[in-house]
Amino acid sequence: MFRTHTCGELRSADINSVVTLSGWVQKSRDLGGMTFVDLRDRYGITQLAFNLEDKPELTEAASKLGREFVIQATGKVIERSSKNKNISTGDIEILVDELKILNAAKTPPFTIEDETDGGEELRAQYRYLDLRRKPVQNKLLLRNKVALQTRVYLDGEGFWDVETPYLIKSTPEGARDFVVPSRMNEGEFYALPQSPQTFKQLLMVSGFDRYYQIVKCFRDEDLRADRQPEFTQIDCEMAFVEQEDILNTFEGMIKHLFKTVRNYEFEGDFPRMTYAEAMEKYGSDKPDIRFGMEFVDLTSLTQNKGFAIFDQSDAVLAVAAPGAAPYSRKQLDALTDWVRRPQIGAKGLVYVKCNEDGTYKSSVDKFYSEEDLEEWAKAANAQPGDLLLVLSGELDKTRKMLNDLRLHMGNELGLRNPNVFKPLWVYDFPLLEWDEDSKRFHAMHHPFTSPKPEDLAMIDTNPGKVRANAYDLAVNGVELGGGSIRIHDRALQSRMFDLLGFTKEEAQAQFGFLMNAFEYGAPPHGGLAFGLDRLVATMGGSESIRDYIAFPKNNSGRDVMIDAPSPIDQAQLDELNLRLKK
RNA sequence: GGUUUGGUAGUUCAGUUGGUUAGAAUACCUGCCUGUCACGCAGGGGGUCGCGGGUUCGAGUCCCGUCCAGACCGCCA
Repeated sequence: MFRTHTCGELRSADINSVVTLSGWVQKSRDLGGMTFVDLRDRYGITQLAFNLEDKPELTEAASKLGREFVIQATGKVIERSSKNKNISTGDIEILVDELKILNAAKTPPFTIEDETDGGEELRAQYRYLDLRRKPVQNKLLLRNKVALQTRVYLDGEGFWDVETPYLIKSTPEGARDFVVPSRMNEGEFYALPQSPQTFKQLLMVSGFDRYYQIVKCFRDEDLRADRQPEFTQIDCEMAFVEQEDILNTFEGMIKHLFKTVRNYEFEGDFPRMTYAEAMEKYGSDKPDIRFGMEFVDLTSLTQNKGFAIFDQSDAVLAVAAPGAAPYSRKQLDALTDWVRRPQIGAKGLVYVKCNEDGTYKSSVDKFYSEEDLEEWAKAANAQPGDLLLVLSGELDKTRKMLNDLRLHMGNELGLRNPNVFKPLWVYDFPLLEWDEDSKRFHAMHHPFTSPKPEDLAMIDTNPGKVRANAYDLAVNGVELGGGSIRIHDRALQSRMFDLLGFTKEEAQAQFGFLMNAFEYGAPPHGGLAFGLDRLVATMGGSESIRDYIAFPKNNSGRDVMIDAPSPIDQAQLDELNLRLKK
């Protein structure tokens, strides 16, 4: 037997019992006559005590133990003469009679402590050591709890967990596919799913009524702190439902998860906002509504006063940063530099200080009187002490830039409290998005999304204006999930592929199976998918999803621990009928 | 594909205008120490300054190239 107890469970009630513990050496403290060893496992830390007078060889051996040795110790639980209030086992220690080294360990390249001295890259390379650290284990524990409670909730709502295949068919829509060569079918490839979308729709056609799956999805696109090439979705679909049913069901799920996992309760129903309103007020389809600073349109107030930049702009938009009027010249210059970085791409930044004494000071005083500035401030509902920040240019670009600036100011002013959660449903997304490069429409969500019936008439005359029965859930400015009511009619689905520039033959070749299925009694249906990694990271108060994935990939899509991807040998290539270029 | 920040001891970092033998903390090793828990004290070992080229009497420092890593833009139905 390796252990009678874990390293986290012994208390003063256990005093005098003889126990055996196994675990890793956190630290050995040799005081000369006495040696103390902190023994660690997933459950906690227990102190082992060795006395030179009683057990000279054992004490000698204990003082030689290195960090991260795996050992087994047997002894009597005794009360500590000086207790440690910082750990749950701090009232007791084990007076060791027997000590066994189960496995020695090399000195790890970084310290295995809550606050480690290791950098990101090193920890990624030795991920199995990083995963020994309590804060990292806690993040994966949080993930485990979220996944479990997801199943508890969805099972209670009558959802069935059904697995769908990973080796499927590549399609040109959407993200780039990861492809897998087929040995048995020369020159042909599978693709890994970007989502189980078509399969879950087919399950609705099959009458499963309610489906879910916690499932890996794959997209071969560049990575970010919140984007991995393989990621996990909570993928759901329901039959005989309208948008309202879906929103209510999954609002319930999010509330259940926050309540059971974090004991966090939301106030009332989640607020809802149309896409158009979100873009107008925040310049984003996933606004962070933990703070105000809504956009205000100053276009009409700023024209024909001799300031050519504003006169030539489609849109002049502003936000009022609360309490930022005392910003120094240096801070304002830094803000201007910030918006001028190529990532943002603004040409400049106009500011108006709304001073406490009721005066106004701006970077465009040459063109606008104090009365003009007061009008702007009124329009923006800016209070004395606020700083009005104004950007101008083409409407969409200006919205995007001001959104970045708003979030930046939110961070600078400490308005984005990670312990507060503000959800928002955004709905009525446009069905299509014009792509300048390919000069054609793309599906904004995916090609199976149904248009709003009242907009159907515009589908031929003004397709860009057609709204979809599509919705996203954003929490604290993070898109946690999204979905739509799907098309379940063959003719309409065929019309969509038309609009997206597919020929009849292409549509049939790629999605014929789905359209054929629609001819055999497809029920109205819809669903959504949540990004589990992002959901867990958001609940953990973090913007990066990497720590919430046991073995994540780095910025270049590499697993630096196993060193993948890697070349394959010629025999494997031959078997797959592949030849490398060059 | 692009912008940007970084790469110096096992690790995290400092390193001035280009100038002697490249430092600190921590980790590691040795010795001392009977109540530590970030133990303490004394000592010690440890460096191809990412790599290649250039400027210079002299390069960790300046220039060019390149590789790696982080953040971001493009991209992500």
